[in-house]
Amino acid sequence: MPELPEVQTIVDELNSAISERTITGCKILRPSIIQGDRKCFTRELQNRTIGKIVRRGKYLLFHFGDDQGLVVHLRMTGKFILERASVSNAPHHRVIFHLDDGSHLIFHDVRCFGTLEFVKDIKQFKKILSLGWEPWERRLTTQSLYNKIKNRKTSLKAILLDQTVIAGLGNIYASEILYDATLNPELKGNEISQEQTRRLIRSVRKILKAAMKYNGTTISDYRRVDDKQGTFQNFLKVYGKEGENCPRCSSSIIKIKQNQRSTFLCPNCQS
DNA sequence: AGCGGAACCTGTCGGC
DNA sequence: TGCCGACAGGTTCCGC
Repeated sequence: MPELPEVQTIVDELNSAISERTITGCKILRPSIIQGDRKCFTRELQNRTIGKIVRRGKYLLFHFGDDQGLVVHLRMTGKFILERASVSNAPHHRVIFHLDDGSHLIFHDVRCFGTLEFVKDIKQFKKILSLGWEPWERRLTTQSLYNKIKNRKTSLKAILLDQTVIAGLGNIYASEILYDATLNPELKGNEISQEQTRRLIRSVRKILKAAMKYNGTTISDYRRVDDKQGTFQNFLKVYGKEGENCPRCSSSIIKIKQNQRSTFLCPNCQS
C-alpha cells in the first residue's frame, strides 16, 4: 500500500494525535508481525512515552526520548487506527497499544506483511542505514544520481523501486514519475543521459509533492489514521489507466510487466 | 556484485 | 453458482 506520501500523511496525523502519550500496555494478536525478540516487545514498550514520530523512506520511527524507539513498516496493507473509547473487534487487528488517555492505537494489516520492531538504537538500525537519499535531500543531485546509476543494467523502473537509491518510491509513483519525465520505464540505468537524469529528479519531487498535498493515493486499502481516504488517485495520469487515453497525446495507455510488477506508460510519449 | 524470480499472507475480481 | 488463477500500494532471500 503506502509509499512516501501515504506514510508522511500518517506520520503527520500520528504526531498530532498521540505525541506525548504514554503506552500503558500492548496486546499482540499476530506474533509474526513483531520482528526481533517478541517476548521483550511488550515489556520494552510498557510505560514508554511517545516523543517525535518521523518518516524515513517508507518507515515510521516512533522515538522514545532517547535513541530507542519503535520502527514500523506498513508494507502493502498495514494501517493505523486510533479508537477513542473501546476497541472494536475486527479480524485484521494485529497489535493494539493502550494509551494513557484511554484511547487505543491499533495496527491493522490484512496481509500481515507489515512489521513492528523495538530497537535500542534507531540511528544504528541496519534497515534504515541502508536506505538511499530522501527525495529532497541536498546530496541528491543530477550528478550524484547519474553517477549512481550510470553503470546499472537494470531498468529505470526497477531503479526507482530500489530503496537504496532513492527511499520512499513505490509502484504507483514510479509509473507516474516516469510518465511525467517522459522516460521509457524499460530504459536501462546505463542508457540515460544527464539531461534525462535531471528530468527524473524533477519529476520525483514534483509528483511526490503533489501527492502529499492530497494526502496520498487511495486505491483500495490505504486509509489515513482517521479512516479518511487520500485523494491523489483523482490526479493519476497512467497508473491503473490501461486502455485510457494519454492526457498529453491521446495514445492508448498500456500496461507491461517488469520484475513481476505492473508498469503503466504511454507508448508514444515515453518511447 | 548485481540481477530476476520466488516467497511471505490474505482478499478480491474476472473468466470459464 | 463455484472454482481457480491472476493480481494487489513491499521487501527479503536465494540462485545464477
